[in-house]
Parts: sequence; structure tokens; C-alpha cells
Amino acid sequence: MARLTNCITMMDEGIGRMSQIVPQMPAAEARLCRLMLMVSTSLEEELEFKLKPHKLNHSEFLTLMILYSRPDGSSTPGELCEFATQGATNMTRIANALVKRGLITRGASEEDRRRVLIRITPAGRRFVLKMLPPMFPRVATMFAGFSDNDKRNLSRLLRKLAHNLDQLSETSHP
Amino acid sequence: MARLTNCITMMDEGIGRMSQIVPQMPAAEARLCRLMLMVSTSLEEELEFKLKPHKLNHSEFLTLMILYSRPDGSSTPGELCEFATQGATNMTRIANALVKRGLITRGASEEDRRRVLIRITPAGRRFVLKMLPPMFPRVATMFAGFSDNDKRNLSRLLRKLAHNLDQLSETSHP
DNA sequence: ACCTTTTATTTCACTGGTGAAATATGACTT
DNA sequence: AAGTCATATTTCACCAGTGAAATAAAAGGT
Repeated sequence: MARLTNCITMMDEGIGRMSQIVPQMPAAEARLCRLMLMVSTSLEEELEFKLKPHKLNHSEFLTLMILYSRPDGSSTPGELCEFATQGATNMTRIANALVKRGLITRGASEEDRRRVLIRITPAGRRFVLKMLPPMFPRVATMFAGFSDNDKRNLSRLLRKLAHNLDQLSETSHP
Repeated sequence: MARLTNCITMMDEGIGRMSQIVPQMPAAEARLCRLMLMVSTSLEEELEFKLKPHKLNHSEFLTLMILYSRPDGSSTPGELCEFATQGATNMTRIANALVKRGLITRGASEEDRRRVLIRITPAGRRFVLKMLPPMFPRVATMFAGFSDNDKRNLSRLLRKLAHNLDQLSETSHP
């Protein structure tokens, strides 16, 4: 049996036994939580596997992609922290790494010179365009056997979950 | 707008622009990947938030739960590594931490004395029973507004995704 | 001109996790 | 009995990320 499937089986049995001991437990929801965490860990590993040859880690890749997909190819550290969900400390390190490789530049903004402007370089764009296509088959294979309806449904449910999570974090750690 | 929702909006726009530049990109699948990663990161934070007061991190909690849910309350380091998806190095540290708190014991197995037997203590069981219930409302709230059908569907789709991920990792890094 | 605020950065100590190599132990094979 | 294998652990150097505090720089309000 394969790794993830194996873990999921164990999890199912474990939660089954737990919910006999602690009947108030929301067993179905707990299962979904564990499923989410396990599957996404594995998904992340799968993507990292394609990044490693390029000596990129996940957050460097993500930062680069955010910059690429901006209309003007630029952003500020603060914005990048927000969208890549990284702390400022870490973003500094990420930016340092990408600047050293010549994939982005970092300079003072013209309008508001407090701000630092981070901008993807032509070399950065070429790099992305070269490394991206080999990832496509892998991403497509992950969702093999998913009907269009399955994909729509998964998207809908994840967004709904995201909405609930936002509510939760707003009320308890605002 | 809330944090996650905000990030998702940006992601949608970003992938929209990317798929105009690189039309072969499997845009729907890429969106689902990003959604999975973002949502599960947030979900994990939400759970950690409830663990922090108990000075437990996610993998310590998981290890403890695995032990609790075993019929005999015990396991071996190797097995725990597998089901908690942790390296041996890390499991040693986790076990050290839990032993120090008196929540588990670690001793040589009787039958096969190569093996180490890790076993949850009565104090460990009490600890779990005390800390678990306060997490329930949080977990339930995450899936507020999910019909039974939604939950079944999400479970089905995540398991399908898990299956595909297993296939992927078996063929490419076996 | 002065004060406040925003923004970015750096530094430091820390947590959490990885990977590789070395060591120990004892089971299994022959 | 000797050799091989499996298991667990430790150690070491490392990567990735956090949180808090200190510093810098300049915008904006008064």
C-alpha cells in the first residue's frame, strides 16, 4: 500500500476508536481536518520535488510567481509578505536569495521613497518560463480522474472552508 | 477583507494573468493546488493556536493522538515516524519531549529487544482527555455551513487526490 | 520645524525539521 | 559462531521560518 493511503487508513481507524471513547467528538470534521493536512503536505512535497533541481524552495518560487503575475512585474516587501504569507524577516531572506541569483531587483520607490520596490528581471521571467512547463504534467496528473464537476466542487468547498477559517481567525485572534 | 480570502482573490487574478501568458498551463488544477496549500496552512495555524497553550506543537500532538488511539496505547518509533510522517531524528526529539513531560514512556520491547516500545501513560491519557474537548467547537466551526453531502464530497475528493499523489510519488521517487 | 506613523531592514535567539554518518543492539541466516 | 540485516538512536551541520527588539528613513500632520 502506498504511503498516503496507508496513513489515511490508520487515521480512519484511529479516529474511529477515538470517537468511541469521546463521543462528543465531531468525527467527520476531524477526519476532514486530518485529510486536508495529510494531502496538502504530500502535495507540497510533490511540488517541492520539481523545485529542488532549480534550487528554489516553495516560498522563493511563490514570491517569484507573484511578481511574474503582477501586471507591472513589481511589488513591495510588505505586499509580498501578505500574499506569500511570510514574515518580514523571512521575506528579507527570500529577497536576498533571489537578488543574488539575478532574478529580481530591489530598489527604492520613486514616489514614496520609504518603500522598497521589488521587481522581477528579464532573467527572472526567462527562468520562470523555462521551469514552469515541466511542472504542468505533474499538476495535471494530481487531478487525473477528476471530472469538471469534481474540480468545481472541490474549488467551491475549499473556498467555503477558507471563508470559515477567516471568520474563525478574525474573532479569536484578530 | 479577511486574510485568506484576500490571498485567494490575488491568487485567482495572478493565475488568470499567468494562463494568458502561458496558455498550456492547467489553470484550474494550478488553482486547486494553491487553494489546497493556502487553506491547509491556515487550518494548521488554527489548530496550532489551540495547542500552544498546552506547549504542544503539531507533531507532538499528533504523535500523542496516534498513541492514544491505538488499542493498546503503544507503538514503536518506526511506526510513529511513518504515521506522523516524520523523520527518525525528529521523532527522537518528539519522544524526548513527551517523555520529559511524563506523557509517554519509552522502553525496550520484550519480544524483539531491538525495538523500542513507546507507550502513552495514564497521565498522557488524562492530558489528552482534558485538552481535546476545547478543540471541538473550533473544528466544528470550520465546517459550518457544510451539508452532509458537502462533507462526503470533500472527503471523497481529498481521498481521490491522495490516491493520485501516491501514484505520482511511487513512479517518480519510489 | 517637530512629532508621529509607516515601512523596511537587520540582528538575535529560538523552534521545527532534514539528511547523512556513526554507533549500538540484537535478531536471523547459514 | 560468524556474518548480515533491521532497528533505533545520537550527533552534526544544515535549512526554513518566527518573534521581538533596534535602527533607519522618509512621508504626512500639526
